[in-house]
Amino acid sequence: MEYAFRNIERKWQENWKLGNAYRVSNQSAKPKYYVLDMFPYPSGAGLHVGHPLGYIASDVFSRYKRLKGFNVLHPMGYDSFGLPAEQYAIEHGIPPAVSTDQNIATFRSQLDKIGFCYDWEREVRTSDEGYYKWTQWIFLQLFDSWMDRTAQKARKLNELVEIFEREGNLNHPCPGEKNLAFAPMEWNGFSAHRKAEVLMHYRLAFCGIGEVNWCEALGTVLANDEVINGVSERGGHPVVKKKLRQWYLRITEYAERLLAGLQTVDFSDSMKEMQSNWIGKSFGAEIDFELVAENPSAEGKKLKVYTTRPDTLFGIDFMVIAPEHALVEHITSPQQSAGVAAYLDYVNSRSERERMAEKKITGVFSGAYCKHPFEERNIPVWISEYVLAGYGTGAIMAVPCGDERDFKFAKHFNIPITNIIGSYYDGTAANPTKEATLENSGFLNGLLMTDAMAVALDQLEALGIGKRQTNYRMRDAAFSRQRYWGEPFPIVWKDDVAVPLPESSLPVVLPPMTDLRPGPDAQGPLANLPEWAAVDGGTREVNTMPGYAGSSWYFLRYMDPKNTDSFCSREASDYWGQVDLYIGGTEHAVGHLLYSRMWTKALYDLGHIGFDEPFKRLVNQGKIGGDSRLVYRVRGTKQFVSAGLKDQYDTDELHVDVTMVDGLDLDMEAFKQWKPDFADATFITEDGVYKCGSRLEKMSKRYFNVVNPDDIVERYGADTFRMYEMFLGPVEQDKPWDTKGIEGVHRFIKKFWRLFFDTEKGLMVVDTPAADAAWKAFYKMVKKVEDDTARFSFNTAVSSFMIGVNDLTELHCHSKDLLTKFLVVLSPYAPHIAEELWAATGQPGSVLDASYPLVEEKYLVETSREYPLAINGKTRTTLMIDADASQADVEALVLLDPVVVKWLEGKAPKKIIYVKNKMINVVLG
RNA sequence: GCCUCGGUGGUGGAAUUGGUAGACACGCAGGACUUAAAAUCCUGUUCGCCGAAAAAGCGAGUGCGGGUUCGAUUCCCGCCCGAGGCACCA
Repeated sequence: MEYAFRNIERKWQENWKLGNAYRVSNQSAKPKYYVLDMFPYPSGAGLHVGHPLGYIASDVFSRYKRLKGFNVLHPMGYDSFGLPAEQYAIEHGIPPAVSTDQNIATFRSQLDKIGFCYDWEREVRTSDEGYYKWTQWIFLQLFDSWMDRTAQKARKLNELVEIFEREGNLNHPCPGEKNLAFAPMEWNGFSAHRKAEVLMHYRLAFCGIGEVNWCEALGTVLANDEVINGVSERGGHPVVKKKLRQWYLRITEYAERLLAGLQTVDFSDSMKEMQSNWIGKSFGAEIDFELVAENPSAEGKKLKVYTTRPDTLFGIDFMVIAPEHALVEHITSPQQSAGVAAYLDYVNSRSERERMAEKKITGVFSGAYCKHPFEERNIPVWISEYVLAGYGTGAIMAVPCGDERDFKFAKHFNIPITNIIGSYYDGTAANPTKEATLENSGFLNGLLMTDAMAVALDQLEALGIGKRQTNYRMRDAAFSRQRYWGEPFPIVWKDDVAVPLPESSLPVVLPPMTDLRPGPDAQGPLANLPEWAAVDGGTREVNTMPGYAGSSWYFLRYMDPKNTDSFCSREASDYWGQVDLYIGGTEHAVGHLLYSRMWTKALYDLGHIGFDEPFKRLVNQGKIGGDSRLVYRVRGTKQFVSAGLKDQYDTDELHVDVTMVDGLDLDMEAFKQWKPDFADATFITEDGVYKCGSRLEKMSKRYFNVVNPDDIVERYGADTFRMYEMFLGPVEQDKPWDTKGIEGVHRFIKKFWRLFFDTEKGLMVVDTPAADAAWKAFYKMVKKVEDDTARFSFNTAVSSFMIGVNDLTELHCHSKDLLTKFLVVLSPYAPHIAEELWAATGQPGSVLDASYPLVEEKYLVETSREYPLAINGKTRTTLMIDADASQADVEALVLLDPVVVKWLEGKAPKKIIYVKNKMINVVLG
């Protein structure tokens, strides 16, 4: 019987579906295990062979865990809100809801062909009303909460109001408005409007006017992580700063816990590093400097700077404040006012992009000075764009001998440089060392910089002119988009106050629209529906939520996807708990992962779930690159020259569709028919063959190197495809796709099939027990496969399968007992063939419900083994040694070995090293 | 510039990090079966030397240069190259 994979795979996919083979219950006596894939955005392009890599790995692992006796949750869904669908609607007039449904249908059929064990009854789509109702609900929880910094825990807003009434905000400084301070009396005297305004500065989801990244081309605001070098990540359009009313998540209040939480999860070092860099915690001091300015309005004001190097206090040569700094207008001297005004104009004229692209040294002297706290000297205060208004205090103390930027600034403006680090500073560049012994540094003289840090801080604090301060680089996350295809906010504006809608009016349904032009004043399309926006006594918020809203909590919805009373019942989230294994790409390192970690912490604080880190373990699958094929056109002609001869001509390089190339050989006829331009192409060949060039690059339509999994599955079957993707290399590593290599895995599967079936004789499986040698080969394989699967080394597991099948074929093993056990071990990787042969050999039920065979160690014990015998560390021969041999036994044997005798040349060895189960080394004198 | 991870045959990769470097595959070469093809099977395949060939042997070899060790792809020091991330964060 032939291995008819197409029929087999279709048959079992249907059977599994009909039998609900992958349905998972929230009630089970088995231990739970939650395996999650990062759900896809259903783009119009469909899947290419790179996408399923992580899905296959998680599928193999889920199936393995199931066989090991776990109740495994392994769901899938779609992150179906987002910009591309909206862009597509604008270009093609097809509503996002429609194109999204079509795309999902395509994705689903592609996924189905690969034979994943998803419980589709738990599917979620972020754009479904039943789903985004709860996204809106969670938003309301965040809106109605504040961070109690003392307890490091989010609390309900009404508790804050009680505190204000009792004690003002003395013990809970305002995160949104640093200098806001009020007593209980004052609070009680506030108008309702003022109270709302104050509370907004505390809310975890809040609205404010902010400078945002505005992208004219996309008509929307982008998050910091969506802007790369001043242009949009999507499309590369210019981005400028614009003041807009925006929603934000106060993620900065979670900075410390997001950082600390990294200690408790199993993410890769680089992933943890990316996140902690993003959070950007630094220790230092805020120091107040007395101002010396002519202007009366500077009277009594101080300049507060942030520094991480208080030890360099005596090296200050100038101060720099950001152009946006509030003090600018108060300290600019009359003589300098014209220059300062011109400089501010210049700064405003520069877009974010220009500022990032060309880092020119610019600045202007304000005319004002600061007093040095410990020395009789005045320090000039400069204004420059290299100091950022949004970080620290927006002002710095410049120490040019130790800081490169300060050094360049000093050199550029001819400001004299004080050296406090002796020979560490050579006058040509700053030296940021912490190892120097301080000089010219008053009371810090003679101290090592690392020690001076604390001494300086103590002194500053004692004098009341400075204090220790921790800063974070992370900013609050912009949470609104001027777009249509996202969750509407459950907010109504009444008299300029944001009023949350009651839970009973959720979901706020996104109204159907076909014309998705932006609304007036940089508002989204929803602003074009005044009748929708108008509600009793107010207007709806017309922004929508960003793409990461729905993806921040989807892993919770899978636990209880049909619940209409709650986003997820507490029983369900208590049962499933954290995601045990999360598989996805590294591109979400700082976006999605940080947001979902924050949402999880907030839901935990508010008592809705029982854990505060969503993902226990994260594995990042690598990207599969495309293997492009190139042809070379002789410039200005229709002549194409083969790769080996191209250097003899002046050529242009063009990508050709990889499907027209076999290895490197171009199908010239297909090429001529490919595009009208090439119909009359001629070829300069190498012996009649046109050889293409090749290049590894991103798999993309534009390079014609996209390989569709459907085609591979059609040609080789899903089992071959799954195993080949695993065989390609370590999951976490980037690697190129090579369609030719799949033959090897396909041959292996066919060879496996032949252990069961012979083309002529039919079923070969026999009841005779397997020979010990077969059991030995088998259990050796099982042990390796299980080890490898457990540690995500799927590629080596596949090669162990190959070795196993090669061994059993050689041993002519057709024993039913052994082979049916083999099916169980193989089934996570190749479920279809395993199920088919399970049934063919008359096994009851499904191989999915079998249990993983236990390795019988007795077959693996060895009474003796072959040791490599090295002479001076270089392997020369091998030697059989009994397991119970002593050092003396081994030495005696070694000295008899002819190879050793030859090398010894009659002399005695210096030493004989015998490491049990490893090797033997003879050291010559 | 800083941080993280890498660099092994013609190719993908293995050696579960101090113990036989190149498992398992792809490709290639040769052969068997076949009228032929497909499929399948067998042999060889890191480089160099010695040899008609085979066997055996010798030397070199995991980006480069040093070091530690009986023994290094693995550990240490100094470079080079590649991928990804961050980038005026004081």
